[in-house]
Amino acid sequence: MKLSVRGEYAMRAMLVLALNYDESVVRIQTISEQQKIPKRFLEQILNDLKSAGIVQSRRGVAGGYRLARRPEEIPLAAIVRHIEGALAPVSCVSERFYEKCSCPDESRCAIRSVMKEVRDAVVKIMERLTVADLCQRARNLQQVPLSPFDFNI
Amino acid sequence: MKLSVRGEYAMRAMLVLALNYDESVVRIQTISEQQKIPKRFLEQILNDLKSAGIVQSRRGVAGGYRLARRPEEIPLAAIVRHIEGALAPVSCVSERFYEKCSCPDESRCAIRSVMKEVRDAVVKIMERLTVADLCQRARNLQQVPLSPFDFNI
DNA sequence: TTAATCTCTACTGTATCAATAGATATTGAT
DNA sequence: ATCAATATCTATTGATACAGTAGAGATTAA
Repeated sequence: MKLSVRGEYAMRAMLVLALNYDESVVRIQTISEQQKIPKRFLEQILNDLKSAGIVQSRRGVAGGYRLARRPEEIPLAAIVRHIEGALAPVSCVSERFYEKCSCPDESRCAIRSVMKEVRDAVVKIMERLTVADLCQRARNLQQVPLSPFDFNI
Repeated sequence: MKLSVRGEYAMRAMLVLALNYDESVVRIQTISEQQKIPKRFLEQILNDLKSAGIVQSRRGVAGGYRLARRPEEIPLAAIVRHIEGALAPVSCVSERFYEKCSCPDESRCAIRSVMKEVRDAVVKIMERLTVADLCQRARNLQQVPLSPFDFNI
């Protein structure tokens, strides 16, 4: 039930771009350093997000990346779906990436009905939350002082 | 965000065992045929579930597998956790399989806070539902006639 | 004793993932 | 026109996990 590292990096990069949404573009190098993501790997990911129309780029000496839309218009689901594929735990309950499974009778499969619940729960969260929410949370968390009593995870 | 085939097979096998909970044991062969799961692969999975104390086995000529506890005492979470590991999408939000992630400041990571929501949603479902619920659903779905108008997934 | 079953360990091929690499195109500044 | 800084594209690699296969052995009931 894991998100790939690639998907996680994509979200981290999107957060950086969103936090700098006012500025023209952000260099890969900057994101790479801030987020400790291997630069060449990040290149691929951003390029991928570009082909999805989620980010834009400018080449050349003052080049870099920026969001293609406003942060509040980019649901987290869109990012993950483009990088990873289905949000659903099994593809037989995925709406966009449906694949038939090997069970004897899909329409009467009890496991499927449970997996559908899981899918709905995940999709509900990831479609509701946008990159703007990510920014908001990042800013709120920045406010919280790091107390020695604060072991809460 | 996928469940492995192994994890899916485990649940399918557990469902069969639960539907035959009254009988003494069920043979691997039977499960394998009913659920179209490769037999030797299923062996490994059931053996794995045995070492987790989720099922019991009897060897020899009248041998087979049975649930180690009553179906209502086995949450789906236990099955998946033993076969797959964490239910959480990233291990830095997992309680049982925690691992540090590469982000600059875990305690103030916005992505983490979102992933935690996803984790909680998934865990809530998988811990609430048991193998008995799976049985119940399987029986209910069996009742539903397969109408040609019933394309609903 | 035999046949049917589970048990244990090892192996294998494939695919995916994470990352690296090199060559190229574009841009702004000088 | 040139140069340096950047993104772009394509290919490759190494590691790992996944799904499945295989063989030899232990246990049990008849």
